[in-house]
Amino acid sequence: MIKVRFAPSPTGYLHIGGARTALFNWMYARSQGGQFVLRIEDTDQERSKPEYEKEILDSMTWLGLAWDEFYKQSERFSLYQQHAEKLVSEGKAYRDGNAVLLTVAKARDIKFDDLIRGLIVFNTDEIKDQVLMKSDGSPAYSFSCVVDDALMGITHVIRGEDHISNTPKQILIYEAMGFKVPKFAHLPLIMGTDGARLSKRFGAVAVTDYRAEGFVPEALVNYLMLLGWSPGNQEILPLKKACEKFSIKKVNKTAAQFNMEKLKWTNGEYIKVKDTSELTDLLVPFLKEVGYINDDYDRQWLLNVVGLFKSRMLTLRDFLERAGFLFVKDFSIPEDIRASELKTDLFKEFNMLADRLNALESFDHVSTENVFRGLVAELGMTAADLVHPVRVAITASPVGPGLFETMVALGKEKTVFRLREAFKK
RNA sequence: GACCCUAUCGUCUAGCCUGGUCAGGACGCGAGCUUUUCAAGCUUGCAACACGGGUUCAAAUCCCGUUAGGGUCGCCA
Repeated sequence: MIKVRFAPSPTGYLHIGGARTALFNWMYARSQGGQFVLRIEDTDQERSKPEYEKEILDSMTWLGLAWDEFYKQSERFSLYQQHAEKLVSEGKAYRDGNAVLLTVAKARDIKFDDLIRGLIVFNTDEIKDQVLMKSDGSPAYSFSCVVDDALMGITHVIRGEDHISNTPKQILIYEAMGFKVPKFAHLPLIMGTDGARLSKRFGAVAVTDYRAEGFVPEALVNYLMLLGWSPGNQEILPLKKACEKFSIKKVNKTAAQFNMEKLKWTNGEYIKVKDTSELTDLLVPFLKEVGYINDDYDRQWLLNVVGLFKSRMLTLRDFLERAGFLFVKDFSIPEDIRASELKTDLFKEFNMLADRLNALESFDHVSTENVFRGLVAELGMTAADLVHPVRVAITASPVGPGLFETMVALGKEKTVFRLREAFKK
């Protein structure tokens, strides 16, 4: 039985790199019918924070990466102590003050066959005696990690490339304790756009940041899985399908640059095919946050509006900007847009249109279009001549959904009012 | 500095293992179609095997080196 784990340290939020590591572990487990363990490595009492742990758990859940078993290293200290004692009594480790160090024999080659990179060899001449237990009684990273991986029956350790040089040190610990050495797979790192390491300076690195930006979890997951792995010529692949195709051996060796443009495109693809009602549910929190709606909003109306903008947003947050004109109380057209888009004075035309629209009993797509086209014909204009300025007048933007759908969504009252206000003298 | 990992369009990648394809797809960018604008959709264009040696009839693919990038050298994880 395959068993893997993701072992984050709650000294910070779950970031993109960690999420990708968790994702590959999860996909490997699912693809092999194995188990996925989530282990919180909170041995650093100083830096570990409960709020970070909660945030990590929330992010994992949001991403859809459920775990089969859950552990916290802070609850297992006695286990590490026992194993350290054992090594000391067997003469494989020694005390240095309160600390316990592992004796490392020199001039030995430590080899392991990485599932992604193939054979990797280190010489123990490069490795000094390893701290197992620190002076304060807490276990050092490599030690608690090995003890846990062994005791939890982890068969495959899938982690970032930055752990390659930790591997020989840990193999030495497995050997000293007589534990079976698991298989290792080291994932390539995710780099920032500049090719440098992903850091706070890069912008959004926390999974929660992406959530707040309006990315949907399916899209983030889809994008992340394609960083270092490819199912062939396929860009949109739901997690479930991906698991069927996933193979750890097909994972790339090269670090990938994070590309926001493609993430956004991926997000847009998921938004586009989402059920409108479901998409609306996702949008509601964002709309409430900025005060566009409250609890007793008009569901039917919103459903229609969301439908209009579905193919016009890359992130959920985009909707706020694009459709904002439908919600705002105090509507106004920015000066720069007015200057460039409303150059011609259409006071008379706008008011004629406003009057006729206002007289409409049923304010729907067909009736508004009929009124509009009728007026345009009478005035000897082309539809395009009036469509554009009207759109700007009622939406404050030169782009958007079809004009008549937009007017209907806005409603008669606001449409008429904004038309009359546009060139008010 | 030492040790380790890596190298295909600007970016993500397929192809590499089992040498022989116009080096394929996607994002982005350009053009066109559609259209009341934008988005979507459809068609289409530009764009890459880091460099140098081998091996071979033939190298993106196998080998060596160079260069470049990355990682690790904590009683952090």
